[in-house]
Amino acid sequence: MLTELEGAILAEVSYRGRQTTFQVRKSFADSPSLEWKGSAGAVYAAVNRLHKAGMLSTHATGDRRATKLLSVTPAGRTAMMEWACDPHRAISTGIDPFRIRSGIWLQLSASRRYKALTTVREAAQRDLQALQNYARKKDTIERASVDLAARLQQMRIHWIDECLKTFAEH
Amino acid sequence: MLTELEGAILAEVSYRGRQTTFQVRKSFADSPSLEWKGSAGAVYAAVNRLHKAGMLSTHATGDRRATKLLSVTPAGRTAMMEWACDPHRAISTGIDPFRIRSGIWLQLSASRRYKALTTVREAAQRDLQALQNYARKKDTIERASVDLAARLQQMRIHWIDECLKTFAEH
DNA sequence: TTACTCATGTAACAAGTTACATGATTTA
DNA sequence: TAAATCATGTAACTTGTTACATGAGTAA
Repeated sequence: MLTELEGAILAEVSYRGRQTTFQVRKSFADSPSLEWKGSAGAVYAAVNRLHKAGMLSTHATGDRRATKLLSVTPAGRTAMMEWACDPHRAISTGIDPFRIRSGIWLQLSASRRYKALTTVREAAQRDLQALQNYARKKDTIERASVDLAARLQQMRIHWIDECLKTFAEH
Repeated sequence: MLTELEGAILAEVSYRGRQTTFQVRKSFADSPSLEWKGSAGAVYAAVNRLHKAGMLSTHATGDRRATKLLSVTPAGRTAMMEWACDPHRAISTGIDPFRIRSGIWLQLSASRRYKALTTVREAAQRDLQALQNYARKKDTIERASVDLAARLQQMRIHWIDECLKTFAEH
């Protein structure tokens, strides 16, 4: 069963066509996640695993830095589709730092809670702006993931506003 | 800097008061995440790290199975608050399996896309029901995280509906 | 007394991270 | 020619996973 990184690598190579591992890595580098860096150690290792499993094929370009272009094999495509369309995995909550922290914020004293929530709200608002800006540079396919990240931030902001409102009543 | 698991452990012990590692582990076991199991190997190791760092203190109960009750020290509370209120970490997108897959779904042929999206939608709907049911058993503090998980699923369902609508127009 | 739950943990493994090393190619 | 970027990777480490072992307490 593919890991999230392996699935994402297959998806990236499949979408953009022949790519070097370096290019794949660069695509992940500006991904809006603190939890997932797409670091060299992880990406090169995952590419090697996928190659060994027959899901990626490599084509040498013949240049002196041993550049290898990756492409997805039919077996890789099948595995990727299975990975992408498994509803159980697709709807998993994943790891949501905001959600994990939400209960703690509600336990704070009124003044500290207000301060914490407004600080987090501001950060979310800034990130939302950045995402909306970033989305403009992307095509429909790539925009989907940015759009969902933006909706997540909007949902969080909305949640904070409801909290602030509830507690303001007292 | 605390990991997400370490932060969550401190939060759990802090919220419920003196707990055994076993109890903490059980609380995480029914957490709605495929990515995060709160497995024995992880939780016992994390508790040991926190104890060693002076963030958790242990109290022997004196029974013959060496039961140890955990509580959060002042240093642990400080670290937990810093972890919880760091806006940078709190608003991170985290790892969202749905978001990672979204671009792939849009690349499918109309019929496969329809099938994939409706299957995922049904799963999300079922999960939403389960979450809403689960939320009823929880108090305000604990409900926050369940509520946010439910909102996430609602947002995903909404996104799917928009996709289906957009493509139905052709 | 049998089975279940409470409670501790370890061992082998998987899959990330940072930080570094190495050298080719391109651009200012 | 100097600096930046492209491109490959490895080594040491961290943190998680599954699967197992061990035994105490409790309820049928």
